[in-house]
Amino acid sequence: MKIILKDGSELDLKSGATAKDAARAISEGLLRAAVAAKINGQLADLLTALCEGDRLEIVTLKDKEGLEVYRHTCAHVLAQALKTVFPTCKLAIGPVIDNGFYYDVDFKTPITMEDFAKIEAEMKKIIKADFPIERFTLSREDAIVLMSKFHENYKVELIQDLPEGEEISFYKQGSFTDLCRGPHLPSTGKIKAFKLVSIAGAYWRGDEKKKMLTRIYGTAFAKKEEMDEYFEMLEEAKKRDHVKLGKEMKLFALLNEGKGFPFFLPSGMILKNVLVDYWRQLHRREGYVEVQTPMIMTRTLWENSGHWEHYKDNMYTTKIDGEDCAVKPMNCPGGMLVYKLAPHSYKDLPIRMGELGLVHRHEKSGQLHGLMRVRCFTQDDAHIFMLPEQITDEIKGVVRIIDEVYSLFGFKYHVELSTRPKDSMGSDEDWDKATNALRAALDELKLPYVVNEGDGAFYGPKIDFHLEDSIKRTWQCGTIQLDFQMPQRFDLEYVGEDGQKHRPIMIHRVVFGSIERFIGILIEHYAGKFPVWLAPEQVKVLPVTDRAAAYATELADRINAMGLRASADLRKEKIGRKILDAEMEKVPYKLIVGDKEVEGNTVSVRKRGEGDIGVMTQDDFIALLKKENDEKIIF
RNA sequence: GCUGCUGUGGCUCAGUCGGUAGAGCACAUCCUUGGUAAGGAUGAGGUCGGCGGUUCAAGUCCGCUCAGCAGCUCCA
Repeated sequence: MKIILKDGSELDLKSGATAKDAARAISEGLLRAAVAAKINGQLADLLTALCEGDRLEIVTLKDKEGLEVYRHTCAHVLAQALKTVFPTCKLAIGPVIDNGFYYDVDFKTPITMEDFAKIEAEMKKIIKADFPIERFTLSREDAIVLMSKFHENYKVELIQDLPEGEEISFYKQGSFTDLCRGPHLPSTGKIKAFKLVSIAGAYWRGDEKKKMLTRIYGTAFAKKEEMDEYFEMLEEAKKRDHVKLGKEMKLFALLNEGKGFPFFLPSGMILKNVLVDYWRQLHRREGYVEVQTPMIMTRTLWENSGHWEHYKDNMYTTKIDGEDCAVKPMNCPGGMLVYKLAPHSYKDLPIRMGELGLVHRHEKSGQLHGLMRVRCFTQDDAHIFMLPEQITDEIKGVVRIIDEVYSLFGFKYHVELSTRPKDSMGSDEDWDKATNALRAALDELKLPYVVNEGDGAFYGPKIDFHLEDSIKRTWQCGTIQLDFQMPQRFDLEYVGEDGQKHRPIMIHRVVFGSIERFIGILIEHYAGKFPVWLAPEQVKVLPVTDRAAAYATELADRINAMGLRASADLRKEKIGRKILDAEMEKVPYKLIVGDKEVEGNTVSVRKRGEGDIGVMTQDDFIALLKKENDEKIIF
């Protein structure tokens, strides 16, 4: 029979030959490297029999899919080892994830990381034994019988949920058999480098109401060196942790007296204010106006907006003069009230109404994380009230702003479209209309996105923009939400060309998302080494001796008077020490001034990360600094 | 909230077998005026996260609790 290879060439094989036979026929080297096959685009085991005319691609560890197969087999090796070391444990699921794999297991008595050595030793034995890994299939009934025999009730539950009539595949290695779609490596001996990484709780089927299982995380690489590199990379990433840097750089503080309510310190406030200044300039250019609505409003308002019904668990409430009130968890209801203050003409729309609103939300304690997840944060919010025909343009406008801002910082982001959640309000028709409008805008912009079913806000679907932190966890920052509900609930109107009253449509949107979270991401992105325009302190003037102290102070004053940020280090320390300290503080520019500089009205400049860049006049340096600072100024 | 781990001066960490605490950095004072990544001396600073228990004796053992970290769930 003939099969077709990746490069289009044909290969002649005996009928009944497997993908492994094909690899052998191509080359000895390929046979050694092969971990799986792709037959007609479908990932499969190497031992899969081929048919006349199949398109075949041999998958090796160099392919992403090959590494995934490798790690998946490693998860099975872990499971087999666990069944040996802890015979009473019950297996749940063991998938591949980015950078590794995990297995969820129900243990009689909890295990700890101390047990890892034992488990890893057993895994090594299994690898050394080089068990062949064999695939077989059973009917649903037989599959249930088999898994029941092993007392694997989680597996039984999984099988019961599989569609009727389908054959169910299993993989057997040595005495161990696991329910699995596959594919897998041909034998356990192919695994070269693996490590168990951590342990955590995870709910069975991701459901908070179900039993919590023990999740064992592991990783595996083709070579030991690659694994070492990976762990080194993780160590490096930890040094960028914004909680650690925020403390070291005195940007913010997290205290027990306000769990989830961050304190912003002077340097952190500079950073925050610089971001806010930039935001204001940008939004002025884009035709936004700015308002501020109250922090506390009455229960009747929150009932009207639907928050009291759908969001109460996350709201802080209080009583004022006997009346129930809530601290705002969102800015929209306040914005609605502002819109309603006056009648509007279709000629006024769209109205783009921004608000840097401080919102409070009661997040569960275990969910708090540095600045990324807090209980009070500033949203760089805006509500856009518009005509139906303006929807697409307005969405595109917001996407453009978000892209401009993220690009400015050099962020990579990915986009998700979140649809109607279980707990929500409004008609299906409105939800469909809104979801389709968002989808249409994304398609028109040719922006790639993934759909996140059921993750929308309770009042409408949304487009979410996600940014990565230093260890590649992603955080939602920007979001665009299309809302047909609030305008109805608040009875918003405009007078159309026809003189009749109409209902405007509204967008909620944020660019930074939460300024606090955005700052967290920025700290990790720059590892604390902020560009000049963001740096809390831009210049440190370092006099060599007391004789230059007055000159240093005057220079720092001159820079500050221009709205830039400098200070002089007048301590009685050696210059080397002052340089070290300023470097540790990550100040972009250090100016060394001694007798020579005082004499010539010059400065000796050190740039962060580059060292000594030479002597220049005060005026030249200030021009240089100003240019870098003004890079991002819009007006 | 759930599971696991951690909690010792402002920071980073030692502290063995239970015998009532130690270092470096930072801080203060003094000496040093030194030209591109740590000058020297002296000093002050801790009821060992909190509460309770076991014990002649608890940082150390036990229980509870609070907080932090990782993951799950939820979310900007």
